[in-house]
Amino acid sequence: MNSKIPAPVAKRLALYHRCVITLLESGKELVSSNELGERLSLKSSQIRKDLSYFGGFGKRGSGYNLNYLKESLENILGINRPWNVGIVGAGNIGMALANYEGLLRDNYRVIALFDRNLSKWGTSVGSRRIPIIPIKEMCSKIEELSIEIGVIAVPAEYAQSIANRLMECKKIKGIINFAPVKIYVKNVDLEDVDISISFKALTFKIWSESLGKE
Amino acid sequence: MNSKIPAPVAKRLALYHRCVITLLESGKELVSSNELGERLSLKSSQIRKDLSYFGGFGKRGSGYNLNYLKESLENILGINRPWNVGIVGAGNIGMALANYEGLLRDNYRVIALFDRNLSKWGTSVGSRRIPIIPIKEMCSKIEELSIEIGVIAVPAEYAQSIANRLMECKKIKGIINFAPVKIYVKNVDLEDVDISISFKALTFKIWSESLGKE
DNA sequence: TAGATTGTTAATCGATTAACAATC
DNA sequence: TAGATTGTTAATCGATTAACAATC
Repeated sequence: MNSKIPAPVAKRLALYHRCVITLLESGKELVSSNELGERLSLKSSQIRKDLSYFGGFGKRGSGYNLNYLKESLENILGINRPWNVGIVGAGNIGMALANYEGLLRDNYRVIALFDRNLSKWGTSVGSRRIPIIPIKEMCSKIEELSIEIGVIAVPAEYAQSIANRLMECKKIKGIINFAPVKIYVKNVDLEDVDISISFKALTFKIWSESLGKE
Repeated sequence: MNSKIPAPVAKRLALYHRCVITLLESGKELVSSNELGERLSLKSSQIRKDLSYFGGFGKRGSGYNLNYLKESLENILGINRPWNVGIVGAGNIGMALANYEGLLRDNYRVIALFDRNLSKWGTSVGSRRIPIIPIKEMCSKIEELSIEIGVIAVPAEYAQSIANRLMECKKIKGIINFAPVKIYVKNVDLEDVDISISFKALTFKIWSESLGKE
């Protein structure tokens, strides 16, 4: 059933969710696939098709009820309930994520930072006072705090070994990898957030266009 | 000529570049498309095809010379010369990026942060003492410092207006958007780095698998 | 030369889009 | 009812993969 869903659909669903929230905040109650498509630079038929994988959320003649669509998308994306998140690496990126309110808004609760640097142990971060915990205690804390998502925010050379240790924690169901390196996982889901690749993809575009003009 | 290159190729080229550097550091001199494919979980034919868009970098019978491949990829990706980068928004994400050494390693030099908060003006960030400058002076500073890449690291509601102002700066060739919102640009290239969407895509995967098991 | 691996073509696969009947 | 918009099928498009001749 789920095996037939094209890979790019999940990210577009998240895009729809974001847009639906904006539309709701502006006081709207209905949206057509056409308007959604214009706002997101997507074809309306693609939006209807994406949504139809999960059932019919719309009403012929009028469009999609925004409240119902929002709730449906949250069910599909799994954010109708909170997820406990642990960040490994209390460096620049780890700290920025811990303080990032957008996550909490989407029901992702960062409740622990793990670091190997003993000078950071025992301190806490941000207004929510997220504790920094020694990496040695990572697995037991993940168990104790029911952390299901691990975020890798350590330098590239440590990323795989951290991933291995996260996979040993039975509670961990998914990993988000910010380290600029490919990591290999088993029995957990993985998403990469690739900052350096985005920069390179950008200069590739700039560069190839400037060559075309010559 | 460049119009025939599939969209996903650019990101894979950046992936190859990262892997080639790792291989070089390990002391290797040659790599086959097969080995590269295994390391990146890609088919060898895809790697050969991707590279062949830009010319023949390999040698039949032996594979690709790593040094030559690295240089070729850097030429293609446009990182054979430095790019000056300005970050708009000196919040958590902007600061983390300013301190992120990975960028400098790839020839991206963050040389200015722009913020509207006057209490931050005049201060500087990190070991490279990157100055924080009022947003009002953004356009003139971009001109003065020859900044070609603008990074949007402000809250979603300000992202589009910052993008508009960046587009008014003649020097700006590309924008990297970290704000969780779709922005519209004209005459500049755009890449999105989407943290919240990655989290949602991850829980979508976790969630849909757990439903499948029921 | 024999073995290995590229570069490239052609076949396959999968995702996007157009079109339209269903229906609000 | 007439107009609008969905849900879905079929057609199109584009990217990936397999296969193999070229060649180091």
